Amino acid sequence: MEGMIAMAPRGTQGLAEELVDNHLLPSRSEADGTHRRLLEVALLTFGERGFHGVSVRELAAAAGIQPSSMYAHLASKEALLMELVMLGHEEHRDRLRAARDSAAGDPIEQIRSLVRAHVGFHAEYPLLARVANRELHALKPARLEKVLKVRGESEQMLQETVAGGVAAGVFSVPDDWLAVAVIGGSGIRVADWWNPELGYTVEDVEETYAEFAVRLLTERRE
Amino acid sequence: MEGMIAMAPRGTQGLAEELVDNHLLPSRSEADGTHRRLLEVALLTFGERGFHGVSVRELAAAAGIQPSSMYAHLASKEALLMELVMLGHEEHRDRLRAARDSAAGDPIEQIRSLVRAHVGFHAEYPLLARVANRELHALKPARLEKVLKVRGESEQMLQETVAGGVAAGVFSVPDDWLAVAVIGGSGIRVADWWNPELGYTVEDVEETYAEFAVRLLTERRE
DNA sequence: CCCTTGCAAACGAACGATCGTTAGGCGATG
DNA sequence: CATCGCCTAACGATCGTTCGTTTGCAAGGG
Repeated sequence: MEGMIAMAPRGTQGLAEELVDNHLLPSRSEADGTHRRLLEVALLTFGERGFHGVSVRELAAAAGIQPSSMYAHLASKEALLMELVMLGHEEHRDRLRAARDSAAGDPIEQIRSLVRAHVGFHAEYPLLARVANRELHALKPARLEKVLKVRGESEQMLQETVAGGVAAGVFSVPDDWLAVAVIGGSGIRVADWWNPELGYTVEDVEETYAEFAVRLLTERRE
Repeated sequence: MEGMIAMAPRGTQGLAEELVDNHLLPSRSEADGTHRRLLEVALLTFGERGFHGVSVRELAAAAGIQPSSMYAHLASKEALLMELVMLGHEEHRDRLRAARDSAAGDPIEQIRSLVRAHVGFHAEYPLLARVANRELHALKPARLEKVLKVRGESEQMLQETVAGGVAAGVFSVPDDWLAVAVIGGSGIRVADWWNPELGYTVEDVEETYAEFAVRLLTERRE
């Protein structure tokens, strides 16, 4: 923290080292410069202490600017949250979409592909996933509605794939919806423990979770 | 909300109807009167909008007293959170303990029992589980440490049971730790969607999740 | 080559509101 | 008459946001 050479205009202190190689945000985000820096700083702090646990002054300080300067880049603190939440939800949905479309036909390959994408997203962007999942309460109703629409599309893909597999006689479960809850829920939770130092690669986790999902959906033959 | 007759000393508005039959808190909590009411009100609001999203003025108003009167019952807002978090963690651990001990010997029955307890807790006390799981960032280090100790005991039970089943040749998984992550994580997530109006009984969900856990831990024979 | 003009991005100061908490008093209960 | 539960009032700090101003750079004309 001390002795750092400023890397941003007018100097920057704190957090900077975490942002150097930044893959905090998916590449779909076109934000750059100070705007991008604010997104990254918000992601790190909101992810740790929640939207209401971080002040505008702290965000600004971490980004190396004055609180008032934020408002040249953003309409409000809530708009900053919305940007992160939407970014996360859209990235997640698009990954699921691509995964599903790449494995049409065979339900087993399709669910494997979906689970890999689902888990992969939560392992690659754990902070984004956390903010997107648990800070929705801070969004105004109109914004929340837009987010939930995207979320619904993602849920629907899992639901349809499981239902399709059941209809095709490949899957057999006590309850479709609960199966999706387990598969979806366990993947979401990856964002809460994922850490490269645990020794797993993202691919390890994706593959193992996909295997578990298939086991869960298929009945034992004895 | 309107036309309500006050049921608490000096009148109470809002939230009260949710507290009437209250099974919000496990019976292990000995708090009563205003103290209990504050716990319940904190649970409802923290559960929805997070610790930092709720002010002491709002807590007091919902409990039907003045903000300053809270401090006759509680040392601080953070202490109120600590009480909830600890309550949740201890109840969860004790339920797991009882479940494990009631089914010693057979790994399959043991994991079934543990999963039922794990899921049951999150379905019966979803708000408590949510607060206990995601508001830890607001606790001071000393308090956090105490909580994590309890959490560790719970994790250990799942971990040991899975490892025991693997050692006995009953379970077979690509990775012990990831299996526990899936089983534990999916159960925790129940607290985020559980709602009696979905049409499932708690027992339904417990039983189905237990079945899924067994499927996940046992290999297909083909 | 200097100088002006324009503009985006940052600044310091301050707004009213709300934050968690404390002090001291008052009325009912036992 | 002491204790308990609640009250009113207020403390200093911090909240999200707005204001008017200053800074630094790039383009264009003399």
